Amino acid sequence: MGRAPCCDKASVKRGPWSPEEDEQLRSYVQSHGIGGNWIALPQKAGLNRCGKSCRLRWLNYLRPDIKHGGYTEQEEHIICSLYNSIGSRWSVIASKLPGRTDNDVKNYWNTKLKKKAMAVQPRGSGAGTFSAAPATPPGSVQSQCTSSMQAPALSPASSSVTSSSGDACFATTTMYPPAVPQLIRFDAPAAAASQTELASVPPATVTPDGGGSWASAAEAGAVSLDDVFLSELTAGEQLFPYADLFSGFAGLPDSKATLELSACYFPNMAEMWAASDHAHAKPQGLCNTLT
DNA sequence: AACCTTTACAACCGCGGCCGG
DNA sequence: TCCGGCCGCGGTTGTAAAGGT
Repeated sequence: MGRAPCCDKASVKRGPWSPEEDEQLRSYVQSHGIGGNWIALPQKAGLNRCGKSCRLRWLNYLRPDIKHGGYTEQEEHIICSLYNSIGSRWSVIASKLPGRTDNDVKNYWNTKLKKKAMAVQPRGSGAGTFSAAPATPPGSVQSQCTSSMQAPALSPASSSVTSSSGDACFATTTMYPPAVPQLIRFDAPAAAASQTELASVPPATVTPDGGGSWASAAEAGAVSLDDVFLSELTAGEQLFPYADLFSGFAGLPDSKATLELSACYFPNMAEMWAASDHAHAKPQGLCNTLT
């Protein structure tokens, strides 16, 4: 207890950063590191800025591995699909896009993708199509979305996944429609020739019964793009180290490991399991959290 | 050329979780 | 166990640039 307050807002500079300040912060962080304390950093670096402001500036703008602008269609695809699955958890979405920050992704969604989605399918006109609602507890904003498919009841464990955004109902599945016939894969990466061939050429897969077969959307119930694994969204291109992710499941047979991972990343999938005929085959120990 | 509107993006604000005293 | 600071997150605001009238 008794720590000094973060900063005196009246005495620190606010607003846009000058190139000199940028350079000052950059050179300090590169030579000394953050030191685990953003509050103390501005004083050490000789900056008349709030620690929070320094942190934001570094994370969103000055970091050397940051990409600005130039979003690819693939990245848009990922953003839309993840937004459908988990809502406005920008940090989680950004973590799947190397070089992108949560702020950047959030801005891109708000300024570009949201409008794009609205143009494709204005709010409330979703009859006959899949609603692209994120995982949201019953009775929340999702109830405002019209959908031909009733969302399955959420498992208690996943009910913590919420979205505070009222703009959650967008037609990103219309923007990036899954191929027909719609198929679901439950495994990790495999070569997909292109987005347009998404799911049209089933690779060897793992299914709930371990049979390595594919389930059609009609068989499995409501399926939206967010139930497709990330490799589908990226047309097979490696965006992040799957191997590293899977290493945590080393003790599990491959089939279980892939199921566990899928459930971790896409809670909707776990919900789908619960609601589907395959509920009996729901893998044990599903992780419904995303962090 | 002047003014208004829209767009894009940087930055701020406030909240909640975590952790140390 | 409680309190308060730190940190990260998501929502919102501010503002410069671009485009339209």
